[in-house]
Amino acid sequence: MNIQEKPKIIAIVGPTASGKTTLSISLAKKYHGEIVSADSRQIYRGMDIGTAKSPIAERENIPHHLLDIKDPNDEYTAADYKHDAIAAIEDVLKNKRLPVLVGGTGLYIDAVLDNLEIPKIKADPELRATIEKDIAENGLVAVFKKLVDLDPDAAYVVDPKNPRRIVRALEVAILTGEPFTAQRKKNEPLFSALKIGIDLPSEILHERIDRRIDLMLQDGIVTEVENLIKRYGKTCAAFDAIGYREIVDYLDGKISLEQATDIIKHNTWHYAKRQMTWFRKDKNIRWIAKPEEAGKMVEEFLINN
RNA sequence: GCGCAGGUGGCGGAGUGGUCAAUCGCAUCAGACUGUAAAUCUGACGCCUACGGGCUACGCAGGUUCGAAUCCUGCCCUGCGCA
Repeated sequence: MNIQEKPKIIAIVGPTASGKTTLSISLAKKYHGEIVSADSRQIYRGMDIGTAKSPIAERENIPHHLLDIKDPNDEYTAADYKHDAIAAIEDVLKNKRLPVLVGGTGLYIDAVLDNLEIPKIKADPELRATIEKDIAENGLVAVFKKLVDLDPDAAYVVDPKNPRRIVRALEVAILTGEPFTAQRKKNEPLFSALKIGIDLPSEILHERIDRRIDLMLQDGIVTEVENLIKRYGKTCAAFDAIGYREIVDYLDGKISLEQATDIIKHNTWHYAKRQMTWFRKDKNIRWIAKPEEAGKMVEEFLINN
């Protein structure tokens, strides 16, 4: 395992509205790169305004991968993403270009860069329904105990109060006959990555978020959502996204447009904080407060190693 | 001016003699996260703490009581109604 032989890749991370897209395009342009998105909602076709997907006109002719690869009613998971992203990165490398992995979905970034081994069990709706029923009838504590019986290590790994986590861990344990915790590991990284994180002062990020949401409204997010639900209904998992659910509530007459706007801003802010919580614990991220600081880091990274 | 309602922690809003530093929601802060991840979930949240507790608190000032956010008196303030 010679680290020096690993292909180099740049990753740009940070909370929503921190300026990742703009930075990534300028870096890609300067260093002969192509962009690989790591955004769980920009995957979907038709979800453009609400996900702040960069308009083609602004992409400066830089190839963008993993945008618009699925319809909102398609199922798509972190495991799918890992597979697709690695394939996309390899394509970029084949073209002798620099992959620039950009996005705010921390799990997706880690899946690729930490080479996570994700348990290879698909969601099984029937089994999940059974477990959920069990939870409803016997309580979370009882079901968590069942999980721990099958997988003792789960006691310290799986959040005992998070039904979704318990369901998944049980699902994996039952379907494979192996403990869930034994099936999730980090493998040897595939790439040598420079991770750059954008960390703006919170007041500035807050302003940027508010401004972005106002722009979404101006740009027609309401129409976008109307068209999407006309075509796909309201229940796609993809629409479980900030901006979309609130507009659906508005269209259902539950709240005013003004209220929806405020709620979107507020939820986006909370989301940004969750993103920061995720990224903060990654000690390999090199944080910058201004986009200009990235250039030097990239140059050093490309020269050294 | 009279009548009625009410003044509780950053906000909203419970509590109407003890188990109340005060349910709960929001905000705030922090955290978790491996096939739903823009999802899902958790903790802290008056002040101090050697984490055993200690101190100050429910508009203000008194009073009743072993004990008051809760009862009484006065005052101040707010809303509504009548003048």
